[in-house]
Amino acid sequence: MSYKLIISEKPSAARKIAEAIAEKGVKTLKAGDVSYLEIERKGEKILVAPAVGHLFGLAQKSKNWTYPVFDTEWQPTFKISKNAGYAKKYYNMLKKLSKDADQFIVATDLDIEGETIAFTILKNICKTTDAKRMEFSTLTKGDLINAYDNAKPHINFGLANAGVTRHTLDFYFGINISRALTIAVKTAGTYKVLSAGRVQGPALAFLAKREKEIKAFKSTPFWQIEMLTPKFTAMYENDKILDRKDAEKIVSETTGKDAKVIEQINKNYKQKPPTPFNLTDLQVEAHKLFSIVPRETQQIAQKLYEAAVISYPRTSSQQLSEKLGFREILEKLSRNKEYTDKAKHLLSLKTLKPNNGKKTDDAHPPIHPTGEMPKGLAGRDKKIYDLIVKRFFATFGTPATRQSSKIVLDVNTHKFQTEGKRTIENGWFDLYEPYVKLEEITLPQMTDNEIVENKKITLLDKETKPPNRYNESSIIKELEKRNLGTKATRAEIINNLYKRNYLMEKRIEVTDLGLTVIDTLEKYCPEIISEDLTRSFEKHMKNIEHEKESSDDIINKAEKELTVILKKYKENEKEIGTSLVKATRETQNEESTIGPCKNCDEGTLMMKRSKFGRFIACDKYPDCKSTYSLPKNGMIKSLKKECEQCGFPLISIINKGKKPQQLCINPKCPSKKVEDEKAQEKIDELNNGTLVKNCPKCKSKLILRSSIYGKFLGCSGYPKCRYTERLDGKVTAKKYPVKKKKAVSKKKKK
DNA sequence: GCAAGGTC
Repeated sequence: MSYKLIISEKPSAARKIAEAIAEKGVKTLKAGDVSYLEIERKGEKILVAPAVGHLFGLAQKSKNWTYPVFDTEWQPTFKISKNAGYAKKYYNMLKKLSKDADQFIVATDLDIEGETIAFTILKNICKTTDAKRMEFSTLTKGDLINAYDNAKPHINFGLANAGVTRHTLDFYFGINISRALTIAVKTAGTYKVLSAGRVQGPALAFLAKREKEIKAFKSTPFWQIEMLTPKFTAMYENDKILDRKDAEKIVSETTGKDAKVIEQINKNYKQKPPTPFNLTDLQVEAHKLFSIVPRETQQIAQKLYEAAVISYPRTSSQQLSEKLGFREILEKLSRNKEYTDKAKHLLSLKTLKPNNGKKTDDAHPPIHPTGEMPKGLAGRDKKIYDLIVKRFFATFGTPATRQSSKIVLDVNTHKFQTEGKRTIENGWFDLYEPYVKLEEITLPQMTDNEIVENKKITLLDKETKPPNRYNESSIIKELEKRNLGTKATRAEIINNLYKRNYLMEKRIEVTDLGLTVIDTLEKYCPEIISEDLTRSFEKHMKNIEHEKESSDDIINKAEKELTVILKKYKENEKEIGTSLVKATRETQNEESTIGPCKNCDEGTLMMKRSKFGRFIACDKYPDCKSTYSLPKNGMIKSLKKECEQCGFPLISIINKGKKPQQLCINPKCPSKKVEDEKAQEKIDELNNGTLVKNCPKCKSKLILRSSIYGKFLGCSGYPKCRYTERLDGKVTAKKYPVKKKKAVSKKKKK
């Protein structure tokens, strides 16, 4: 039986395509445990089967881990990437379905990657190089039918060619330079994976630039003068007085002199509703409101999308289209008690016009709720969902009205002023609450020449501040602004820079290692840390797409350039390696420094590793033998602060998906006193011998022990027996879980 | 062991 095979980029798109062009029903069929769809149109049988993004990627043909390397071939992603196992099922499905297909129709996203995804599948799975091409820019019924009925006779070879070239160039630059860095360190005797690439490079470079600016910053003093009145605080008109004497003169001339109102200016202005969320906007907002990092926001959004409660999250669009059916979505949302009022309010409006932003996306609308009722959402998932729903509401709201006020005062010929801002009409604020974070400073209404009591004049010592540090969301915003990386990759790339120990802390600090990597690359391969590389790629890809340049020429040129660069690099490998190793050590040291040792007052406490796990020890060992135990799980960082109760260093322990815990490393710290009365009784009884408990595992006596989390009962047979028990009687989660067995092979009985 | 780009 013959059929046409439509290949889509992802499962969700496959379903929309099938539903749009089916004339009867959509039949869901399985291949392994993934689905494809069977439909009919104009009497013909059509199968719609999805890929999951790229099913093929570039890999090195030969096996040696050296540089330079330019011999590449396309291989299935499940073979080259550890985490791409899921892709195999889709690969197998397409392989199976392509055997009997008598026509292939490409329906991947209409962009360079979509064309490349299709091209590599056609070539390596379907054993053909051409197919029909459906061209659509939204996944709406009308667009999809039109795209199917008027499918182009060929795929866009220019675009596919550009895509293949982009992959090749990124591989050439990224893999070679990453290896050059890693191998230099290895030659110098240390094992540490380093990396750089077209996006990592510039991202790290401008973080490093900021770091250097901050380090080199010298603050200068300046002065401000504040006047306290019964109703408000006003500031001297010049908010940066550079000479202290000038400031003191003004202070003496104004102290005790009442103020006179010269004028009050009240201005009303409209504040437009926010634009619909694209991924970056959602990430920035979630970070601002909930301190959730962009990568986690992305993961949560993906989860919500898979639960069908929000639309596709990897979008750059800020433009909601009426085609989505706003009223239907609002109707559905109104059935959720939490949203009834807001949704009904919007439904009562005659027209629904979103405040669309400028950014567009060819394939996907902004992130919005589908209206489907979420089940059992909690914690951060619920927060993100709520934010998305309310943002959707807010974009349809009416502008809010705010008022800014300024009062100018005269104090013995010196001018002072105070400013306020308040909301006059809530408008969309009501739809977005509680996420509207605006200052509300209401000033009283004054009349001209009114006398105001000057209660106090204060001279304020200030100093200029270094430039702000980036955080994980502002850096992503910056990358977006500079068109580096894509909405789907930026968060992961920043995460990568942390993993390499180039970056640390939430308010991003570039480590010694990060700075040295940038210095090295600046000297030997400035291309990789410059944004110009991306710009030049973009230009060449456009030319290749329109056949103004040849892909081979561009690739050969890159190979030649890199050969020269890497040769020079290799000649200096040893020296480079030495400086990188030095920086690696310094960074490691910095990251494992906990704080000053309170026992010997000379040493520094460092985090160390033994075969039993992590612990803290003084670096003056063996003169000072103080050690402190650390829990097995969680990421540990020094807070660079002292405990207010005992003066020992504080650390933070971050367990995945939980709030960071701040703890004092001193197990005897009074902050660890037992709150629970019964537990305290138990402790007293154990201490005076009236209570004796034995280990249920090995029958040895249980004794009172202290850990960073406080007191607990532990087996006296430790370390042979590792049994522990909480004092408050609650059951402890198993500390040493049995390793999960790998999923048993999937031979299902049918 | 390395990139950047898709997507679960």
